[in-house]
Amino acid sequence: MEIPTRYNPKETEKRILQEWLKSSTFHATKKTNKDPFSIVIPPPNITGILHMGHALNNTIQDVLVRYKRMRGYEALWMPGTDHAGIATQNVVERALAKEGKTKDDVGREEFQKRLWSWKDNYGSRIIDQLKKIGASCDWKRLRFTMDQAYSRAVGEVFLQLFNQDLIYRGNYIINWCPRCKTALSDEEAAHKEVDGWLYYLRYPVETKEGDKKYISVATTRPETMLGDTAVAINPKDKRYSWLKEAKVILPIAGRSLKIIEDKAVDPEFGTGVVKVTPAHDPVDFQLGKKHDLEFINIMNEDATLNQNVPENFQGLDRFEARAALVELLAQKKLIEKKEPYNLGAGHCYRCNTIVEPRISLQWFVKMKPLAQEAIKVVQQDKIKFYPRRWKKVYLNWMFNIQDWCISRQIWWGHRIPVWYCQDCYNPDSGDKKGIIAAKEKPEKCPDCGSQKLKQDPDVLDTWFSSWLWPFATFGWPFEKRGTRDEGRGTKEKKEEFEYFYPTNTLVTASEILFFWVARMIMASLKFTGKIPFSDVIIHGTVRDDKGIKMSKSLGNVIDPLEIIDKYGADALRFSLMFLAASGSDVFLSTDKFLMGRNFSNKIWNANRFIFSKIQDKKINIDKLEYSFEDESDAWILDKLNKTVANCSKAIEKHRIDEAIKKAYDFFWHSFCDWYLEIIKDNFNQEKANNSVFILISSLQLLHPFIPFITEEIFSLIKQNSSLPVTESISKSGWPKQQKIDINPESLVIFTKIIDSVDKIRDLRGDLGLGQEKISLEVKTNLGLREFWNRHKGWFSKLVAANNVNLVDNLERVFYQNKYWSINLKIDSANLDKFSQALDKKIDNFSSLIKKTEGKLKNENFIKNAPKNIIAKEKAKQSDFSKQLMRLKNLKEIIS
RNA sequence: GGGCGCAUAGCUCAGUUGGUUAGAGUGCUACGUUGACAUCGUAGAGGUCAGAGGUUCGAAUCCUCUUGCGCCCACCA
Repeated sequence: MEIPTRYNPKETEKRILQEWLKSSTFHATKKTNKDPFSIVIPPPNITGILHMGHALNNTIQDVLVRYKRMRGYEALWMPGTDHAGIATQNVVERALAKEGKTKDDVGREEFQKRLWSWKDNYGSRIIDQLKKIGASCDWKRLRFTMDQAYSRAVGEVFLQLFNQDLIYRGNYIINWCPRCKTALSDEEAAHKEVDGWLYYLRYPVETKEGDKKYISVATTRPETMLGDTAVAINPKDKRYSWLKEAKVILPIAGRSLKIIEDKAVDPEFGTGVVKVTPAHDPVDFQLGKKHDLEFINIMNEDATLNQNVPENFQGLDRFEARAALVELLAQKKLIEKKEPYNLGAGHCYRCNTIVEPRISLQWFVKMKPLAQEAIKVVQQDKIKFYPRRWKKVYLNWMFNIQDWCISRQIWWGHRIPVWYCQDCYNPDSGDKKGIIAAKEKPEKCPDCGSQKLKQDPDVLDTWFSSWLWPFATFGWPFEKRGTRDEGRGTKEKKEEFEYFYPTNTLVTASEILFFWVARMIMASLKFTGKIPFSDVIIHGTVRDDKGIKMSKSLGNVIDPLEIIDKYGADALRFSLMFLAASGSDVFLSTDKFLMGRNFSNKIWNANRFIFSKIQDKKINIDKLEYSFEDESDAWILDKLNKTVANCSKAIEKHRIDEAIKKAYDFFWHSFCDWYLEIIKDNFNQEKANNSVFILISSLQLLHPFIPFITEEIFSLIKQNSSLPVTESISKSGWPKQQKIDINPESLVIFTKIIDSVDKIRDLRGDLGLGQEKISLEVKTNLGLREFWNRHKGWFSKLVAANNVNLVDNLERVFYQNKYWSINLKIDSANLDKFSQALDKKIDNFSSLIKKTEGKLKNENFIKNAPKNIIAKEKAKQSDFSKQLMRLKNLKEIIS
């Protein structure tokens, strides 16, 4: 049978994926005899298509899940998607716009139909893509944040919070996106610096005495002056005490403004006088409440000016209005000056439009009461962050948490389960009279009996459903027996929930720490009484090779699907894991994926080599057994043991990069570079068994990182042997520590022969030998002659020697250790070059000796340093001296 | 304004409680292809561990300051 020299990931990955899906390899259920391990996926938006960030995030999760699965846990990775309210609505609106229609043209019902149909058509693209990267989710459990069952959880949570007065409705200033035409939470309005101007406007004043003058106020948003209802000064600011008794007129609008005093005014900033626009600025809003000012809303929902401004400004966009107003004011000489100014402005996280602070009637969640427990569990390390520094960031945010605006003026999402009585509800009353929160439409108002009820038109913030993700996906809430909602599987679901919950690890990006992670912790504690997960892994951002964040708008993205197509999903995963040091950003360029591709090919060829040998020699492998024919077998098994231990340890502490490097290094640089080279010309039944054993162990070790090729080769081994092994490598277990049947010193001696190869290769270079074959003389004690006879075959090959002779005396020594000395017999050599190399080495050792000597002569060192360190220094010293002596001798002999 | 973090080879990064001759991948240079793999092998060059000070017998590692980056939060209009 011919095996191609190059691995073809494309064909293989497709086939393996089909098999995994067909046989539900990753389905997990409650099993009493296994410990559970569970992860919930950060549900990607249905609008999403796979980008590198997803690839990174999900590969980390997959590594953890596959690892745990192999270690014998019942490992569940819960998959699903997020309905992504605003994002999805935007997409469908855009599609509609192509037909020349708006959502209002088609109406709410029709628009919702379109949303669902879009979801049905495109909403699972990203799921298919996740499958392609090898994500071993339990696909049978695929959840969606607007599933019926999930919606029940959302409703339940709303009602509970409402009934406990943790949700309220009121008129407050919120972030308004004029493009999406909805309210946003504070988190959804990302602060960014914007180049702008600080304008100094002159407002006419009439003093108590009747003098006419002007005061100057600074603003970055001149258009808001049309909503001014006061000017404010600091009570301690003597410069303006006269103002208190004066009359200030708002230019253009012509109304008079109240004069208020407040500590919030910084006398140092601007002129020390602040224009107050209570309806369009969060600070001014507070001032307005405090000083009982008039709130004049001057904007429509699309941020054009409304009927509350002079007619010639009505209908203008806020930025047009700004320009027009500035011009008009300038004409009237009411602009004192303007200065360039960078202001921080909120931007809609969905469309990047500058948000407008706007007063509107919205629903809010009181967060402080929810935060308390969530602070405690993190302080007590019941939930741990990796890297640790995020703990502080989390706590800092939690301590300063603000109420959460949860209503959105869009049509895609969970409808707010609230009806208002048209007869007795008064939004300004501040009480709950006439507000009915219920799962289904109530018959009549419990307060006044009216049947004129109207449901709130708004939907809930997407995150108001996402924050329930870790438990809602398990079917929470579990209805009591006999209730209408009790499904047939309720009992089973509840048991599963109790088995898998809390989940173990959450893997996410720092961007959604507040949006999602913090809120999940709060929700879980509040509604289930448990932490949602114990470990939070926060990985870095994917950047291009210049360090710029990858984003579609910048055009610097590398499409993971293209990488999969070109190099394979394993290559993608390998390189990402190799490069993604814990929590640090990942810098990518396409050539980074060559590393992964090359490694796959290396594995492929190692397997090809072993089995071609097995076939050549007509060997049958029918048991997985290991024998100690010579020291090399013990040596490689010892390396394997250490690698398995290190690799496991690294994964357990979430150092995936470290784990993969260990496994990689072992496979390539121990197994392939040494063991396979050593056994190459000495291949027999024992070596066949051993190399298959190591190969399988390596595949197991590597499987969490590169699942496809390891699965493929595992199945090839099955086909080419009579080994009784499991169906899928993912069920074959994790390599165990093997007992090594050899005395420890022979292992040390074996490492010396490997060291000898290295040193002789090094010498060959220094001697400029090129391809010239040399012969070697080895002087060793009688006891080790047998050892040398056992190994000199492969040894001479690896150092390109014709022969190795064991002799009693050496005329010169090129290499020396505790056990033997070696002389190189050379026909021709570049002695000048060698002499130079020797000089360099002699220098090197001399300076090393000086260094250790200095230490050892230092009384304080001898007095204070631990004994083992001193012993180490002494050993170094004597070793260095010997080496130096040898080199000097060699130099003499050569010259 | 507050908080957090980073600075080690040309590039991307490791370096776990202070004790190595400071490592890896990639790039570069030289040599090497008659049966695993050129998506390979062997070797080499390349670092005053950002700078200054301090603690210590000993600092890439701990402390202070400086410089240069990055991120998060925040109501100076």
